[in-house]
Amino acid sequence: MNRTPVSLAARQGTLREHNLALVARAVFESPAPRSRADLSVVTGLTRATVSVLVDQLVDAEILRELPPLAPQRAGRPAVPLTPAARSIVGLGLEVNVDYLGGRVVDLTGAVVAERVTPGDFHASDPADVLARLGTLARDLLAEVDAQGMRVAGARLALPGLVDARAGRLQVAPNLGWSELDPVPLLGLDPGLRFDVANEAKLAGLAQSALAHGGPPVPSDPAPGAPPLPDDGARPGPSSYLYVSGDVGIGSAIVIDRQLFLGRHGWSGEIGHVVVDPHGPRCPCGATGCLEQYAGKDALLRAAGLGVDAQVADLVAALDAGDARATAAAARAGSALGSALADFMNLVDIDTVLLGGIYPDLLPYLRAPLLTGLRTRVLAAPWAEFEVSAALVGSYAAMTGGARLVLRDVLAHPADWVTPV
Amino acid sequence: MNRTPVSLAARQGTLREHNLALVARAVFESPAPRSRADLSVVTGLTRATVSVLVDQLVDAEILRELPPLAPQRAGRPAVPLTPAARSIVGLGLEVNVDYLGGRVVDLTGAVVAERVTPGDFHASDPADVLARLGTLARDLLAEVDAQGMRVAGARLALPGLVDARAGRLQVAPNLGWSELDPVPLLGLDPGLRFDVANEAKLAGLAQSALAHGGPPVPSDPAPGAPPLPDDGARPGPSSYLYVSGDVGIGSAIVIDRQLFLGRHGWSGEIGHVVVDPHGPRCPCGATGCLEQYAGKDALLRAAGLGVDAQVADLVAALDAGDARATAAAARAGSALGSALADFMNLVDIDTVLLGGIYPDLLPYLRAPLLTGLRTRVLAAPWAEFEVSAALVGSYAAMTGGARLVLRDVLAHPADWVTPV
DNA sequence: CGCATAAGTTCATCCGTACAACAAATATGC
DNA sequence: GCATATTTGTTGTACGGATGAACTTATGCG
Repeated sequence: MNRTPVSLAARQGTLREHNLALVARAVFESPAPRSRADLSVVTGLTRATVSVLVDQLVDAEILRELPPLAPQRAGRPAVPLTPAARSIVGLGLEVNVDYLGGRVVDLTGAVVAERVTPGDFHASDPADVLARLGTLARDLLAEVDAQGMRVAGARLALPGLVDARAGRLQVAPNLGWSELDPVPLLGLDPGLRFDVANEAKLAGLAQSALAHGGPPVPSDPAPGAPPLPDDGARPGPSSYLYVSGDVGIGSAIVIDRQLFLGRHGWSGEIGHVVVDPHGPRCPCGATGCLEQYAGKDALLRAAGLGVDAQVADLVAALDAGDARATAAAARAGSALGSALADFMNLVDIDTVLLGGIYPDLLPYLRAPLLTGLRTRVLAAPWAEFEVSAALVGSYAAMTGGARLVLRDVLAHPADWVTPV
Repeated sequence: MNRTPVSLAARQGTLREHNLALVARAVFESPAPRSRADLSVVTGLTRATVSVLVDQLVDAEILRELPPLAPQRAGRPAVPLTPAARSIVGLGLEVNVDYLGGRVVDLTGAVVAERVTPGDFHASDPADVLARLGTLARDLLAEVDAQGMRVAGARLALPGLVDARAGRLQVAPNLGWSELDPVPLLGLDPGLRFDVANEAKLAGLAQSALAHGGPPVPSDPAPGAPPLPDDGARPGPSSYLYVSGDVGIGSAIVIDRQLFLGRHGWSGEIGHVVVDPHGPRCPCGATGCLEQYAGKDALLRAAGLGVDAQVADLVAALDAGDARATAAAARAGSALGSALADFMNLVDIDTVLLGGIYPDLLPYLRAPLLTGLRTRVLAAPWAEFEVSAALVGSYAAMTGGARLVLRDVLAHPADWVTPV
């Protein structure tokens, strides 16, 4: 999922690439704009060197100079530098059970273009659906191209087991797809850098900011809205587990703002962790998987609601104090607690962000969930775990995919700087 | 656990450090000695640069030149380069329930000094025990110092929950220790770089070679034995889970030969993963933990043997076809399968190496274990998992600790090269 | 208006690698 | 036995990139 260097040998150019990335990251990380002199202090490079590097980054439209603001103290006023808006952008595409769409995000984290089509893609034809998504993507690309933006690459999010290295989908049960090489079916320009990843993993990454320590993602940015002002808001945690709850339950392990994919990209399949081997049978072939307690369908059924019911109906029943609904939520919460405890024991992560259907249900899940963690996590007396609702809004996987593309740009700005 | 760089800025010296490490690693990785010309091809550096770097590494006694061997083809004969034996060494110390001791390992991976004292440290006094270990360590250090070797640092392995960053032991149930800052109690020279880690994690690392791709560890090297000849043996897997089974069950997650510690160093606590919530109560406070099925005491008890019995007795009973023993092993195997399946679903690892008491029991555990994996791992149809016995011999944690020290040397050889 | 102050730029220097030519040590062909 | 081909390792020059000090630019303050 990352660019591979041509050689491991470090030559002079490697220095420049490294420091270019260092300076760029320093600007992106900072909540407030920084001057060249600031950057010199922060990075440890001399002002002279920083000047050269910044000029190149401004040339490449990765950074932009702002008009100097009214100086407060003596001395030549500083030129503030910020990430450039609407210059280099990333494309995030997604096919999910009830919609498909794409988002274009720029280096400030703003959504500059978006197209989403609702639909029912349960047991759909991959070639057909991906061709539709391809058309939608071409429209998006034409739109941003007309505005002079350059597209750095694209990510496709799919709700299934994706081999991230090979770019193949192994199986997406809810779509009814399997053994698929999805990118060619989009019919896009093969020159565009394209990667495929699991939906939950990209959504989990949307939770994290673009750069390490950077500004947090707006909860649900309206397309075309101006980039939100930098208010120096607290950045989210840098290491966490993002859990995406729907019919299935997936998750993303994020450590130091880096996605932990595992050998193939199949990490985080928390939906099939053992909760009770004597529990109900799961379509995966095993019994008592977490999904059978805390998955959307399982929850609604246990609450005595039809499968056609929405999560809102469940919330209403819970608010009304319905006994079956309350029992179902308690069962789900305690199952989640058990599965998350396994996770914490194995991976030593103390922050869990719940996304998908869970934020609305969290008030009813929290108590049994925390009880499960306290009794099962070995390090519980010393760890301070936090379980909270994820901040990401809808279509998080698209945002996360686009952001991942831009993160590559930020990690290798030299690719965008004119070699002269 | 790693050296922190003074600044993130890359300057000229950073290049040299990087390439120095690159060249050193290339030599250590190779099963056969390499010449400067070889290294130039492998690393992508020019022969001129490689020459300069190699000279510095030979000066620092990290590499050594061998006498040129009988040339096979035309041209000036190459000078073979290998890791230097008995020059820079690492110290690994360990306190466990029934022994304490230390090992000194050199850059070739050979054990150059060792002292182990058996004992019963169940419910022991930490100050007392650690003072004894400190004396033992001083003897070892004096011994290798007399032979002109330089000690790069030390690691202390403890069978408990260790906060690797803070160097603190939270709790070691089987020793009866808790809330402890163990390093000062050793009473060693504070100038010696010292870190503390969990026993299973260091033992898991002993499984891996010193450098990525390097020669595998000898099964149980005799102290003082000459370094084994490089036979080009297949290096072990680079990503795996090492499971250390005893009364408790711990594990080490190794990814690309790097130990994955988690936020505090508390990853891999597989012994307390849920196997069956209705199962027996565990001292940890929860119910149905893996340890209650596959831990040593639980296994022996289920097999109808006394707790004083040895694993050898269980193996004998199994070989004799004893019904209770067979049932206990089947139960343990299937519990291990369930817990390891959770692990694979969460972390996407496909190789498991079983250490501690498991290698002897493996023939009886394997079938139910693999059945558990096949039914519970979501990616089972596409992953080829391997479950095998760990190769490491006794006192693996000491070896692993010493090796970890040397790995730091190899990662930062510039620290050992004369700055002129 | 002159001085203090801070930001940004210019230029000589240093350091480490690249490139090319050369020296060293061996095999082979006649 | 000697010239030639071949490969290893070394030497010297060129080049790219960071450094540090001096310099220029733009402001506040007395």
